[in-house]
Amino acid sequence: MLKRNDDIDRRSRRLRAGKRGEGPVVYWMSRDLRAADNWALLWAQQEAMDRDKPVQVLYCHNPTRYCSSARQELFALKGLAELQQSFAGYTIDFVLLEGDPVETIPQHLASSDCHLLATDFSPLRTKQRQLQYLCDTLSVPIFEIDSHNIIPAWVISEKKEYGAYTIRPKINRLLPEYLTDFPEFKPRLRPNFQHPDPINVTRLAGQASNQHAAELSWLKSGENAAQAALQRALESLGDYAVNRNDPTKNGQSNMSPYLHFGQLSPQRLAWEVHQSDLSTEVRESYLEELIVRRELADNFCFYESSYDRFEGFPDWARKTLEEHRNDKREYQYSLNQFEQAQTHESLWNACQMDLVSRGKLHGYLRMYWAKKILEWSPSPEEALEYAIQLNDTYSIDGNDPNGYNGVAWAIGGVHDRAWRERAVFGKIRYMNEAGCRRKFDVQLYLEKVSKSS
DNA sequence: ATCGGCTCGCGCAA
DNA sequence: TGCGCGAAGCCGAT
Repeated sequence: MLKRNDDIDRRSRRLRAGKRGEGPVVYWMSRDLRAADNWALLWAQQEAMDRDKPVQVLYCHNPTRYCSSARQELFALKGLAELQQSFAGYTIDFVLLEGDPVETIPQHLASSDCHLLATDFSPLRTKQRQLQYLCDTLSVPIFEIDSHNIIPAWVISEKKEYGAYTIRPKINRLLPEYLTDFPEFKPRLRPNFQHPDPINVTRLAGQASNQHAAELSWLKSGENAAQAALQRALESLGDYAVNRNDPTKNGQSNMSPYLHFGQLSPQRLAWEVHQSDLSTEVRESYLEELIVRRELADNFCFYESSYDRFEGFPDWARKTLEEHRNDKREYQYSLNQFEQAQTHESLWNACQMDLVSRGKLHGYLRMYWAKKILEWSPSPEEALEYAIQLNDTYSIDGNDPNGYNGVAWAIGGVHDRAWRERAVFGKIRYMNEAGCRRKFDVQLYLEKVSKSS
């Protein structure tokens, strides 16, 4: 028998009070069904332990709700299929209703003995609306568990933070308490578990192969692949510090798709890096990116409901963009022209082709790419819309808080400061191809992209 | 190659 | 009330 673990409790919060019954059934709605790495599952275990009865976990997840392309769906479903196969060895008493819309949950509740509902945290609109709907509709207690962050978003800060420098001290103060290994996971075994509706990966892949850019050659889906990628990242992180700012080198850790689709817990990744024998400098710079910047993005989306709109920009940025709204745009393109990589600047076109063919774009180039969309669009609103749509569709980790935050940073000055005023941008930080040339070998990048496209 | 100016506002020290 | 400084820069002067 495990002892009750406070570490689990402090990562959850009650959203709705209500009467708990005898049958401890947890309806767990999550993007992140990550067995031993998931605080939500550990939370469910704790609930079961308290009542000494099995917990039924109803997994309501429709990947298409969070995907904007065939290859994103395929990635999500492949991971889910792998998970289904491993349930037998893990689970308490699982029921998966993959694909069920949230509106059907009250019906499931009515026809079962479910007495509380737990859900994984996401700061995005879709999830927050679902939760509001459930809080309004249900009478059972509802809990939210943040296994999406190392420190729960509502614990770090109760307001929208202004910048990395305001959230960093808050994170650092709490980090020793929260950056821990995971407690023991001892599921009750349910030996002959058969999933009622297993995902057929072969059929899926067949369907998807007809669609545009269905699968990425450099990226395998699933928790096993995520673990392998984690090990590779740990081995190559030493070079990461040197190479990560050069798009012509393969210096990034490529973990974000696994984090985005819940195939790897960010806390697992952070803990492994923290415990590794990498140099202090490398560990700190990586954890700065993984924790401070990632949780700042969640903070922005959680506390700013207009995280994907002009209204979500800071006052100074809205004002300056407003003042330059009618500036002449030297070049102006439609969403379709951007999408087809048909601008006058070959570096921008290469970025777009790179994004489409590989499903990702190097961090530095993502900034340049989004800034140019602002420069060449009819208005800041349209620029934001184009950049978000292109990123959501073509980036394998589209529809992620990091993506919305990154675009808002580039186009709307979110978490940034004012800079020298100029046409169209106003005081929004400007970037151009000359800056890229100072940073890396642009010609080599162009050649690499044209070879692989 | 390197440096300073550009520029806003938060949070803390006083 | 004043001051330091920030998620990734640009540009012109030296």
